[in-house]
Amino acid sequence: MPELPEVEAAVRRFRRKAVGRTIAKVTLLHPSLQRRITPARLRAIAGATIAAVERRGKHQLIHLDDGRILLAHFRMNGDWEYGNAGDDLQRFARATIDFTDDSRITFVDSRALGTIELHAAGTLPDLGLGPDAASASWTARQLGTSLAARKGPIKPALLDQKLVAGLGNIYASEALWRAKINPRTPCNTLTAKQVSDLRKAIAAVLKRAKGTRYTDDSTVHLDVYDREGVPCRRCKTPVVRFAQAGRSTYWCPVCQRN
DNA sequence: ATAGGCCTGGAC
DNA sequence: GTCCAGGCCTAT
Repeated sequence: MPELPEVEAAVRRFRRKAVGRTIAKVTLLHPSLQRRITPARLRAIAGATIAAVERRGKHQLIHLDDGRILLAHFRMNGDWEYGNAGDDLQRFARATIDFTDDSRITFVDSRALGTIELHAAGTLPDLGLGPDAASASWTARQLGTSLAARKGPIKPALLDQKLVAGLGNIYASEALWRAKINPRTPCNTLTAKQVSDLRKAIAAVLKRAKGTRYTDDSTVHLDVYDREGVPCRRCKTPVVRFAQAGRSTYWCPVCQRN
């Protein structure tokens, strides 16, 4: 998905539907998920109650009342769908969580790259995340310090969850466009003004996307992402696409010229 | 830094 | 068929 705003929206819905409910059964429908949790541990989830749900970067932590944690990550395509235990499985259903009140949450994920893991109480591994992109306490100054230690281009750096957690390929391009920064700029050559503009642009882009669901995709307003050849919204120059670290970058070669 | 792998679907 | 895809890990 699913970048920070979409994961945040998913977490909120999941929280509303699941907290306080008791799990009757979790079913893993796809081999890629079955490989991650043994059948015995999976069966042992029955009877646990969902205590809390939180987002860290793009990870979702589903806390059970006994301290165990279901750790979910949507990767490219995942989302939660809601229904009842008797429903027909949706296309691309990869896992179901059935509750004792017969409600059901289904993990749908067409590419099956998403993950769900179960961690025993107190055993959650380090997720390797830097400051959360949506955190108000994450400052331009902190961002500047991190960037000063890097020599590579800024755009791939924004995808590094250790630099800042939650940005993905879409909003990285969007934020750079908004801040008028060339995606090829070496991190350690950005000026203090550019770093400040970038921090503000990230906040603005995430705020605009707030509440977005992955499946509502077409309704999201984007300025450059997936707009190759389309006139830049600021200067009318056609948007250009090129690859950085194997991922598409979109930018305006005129107003992001530096 | 970059390529390949994980998976599968959709656009061409 | 071929290419591309909002993520991330591992190997080179």
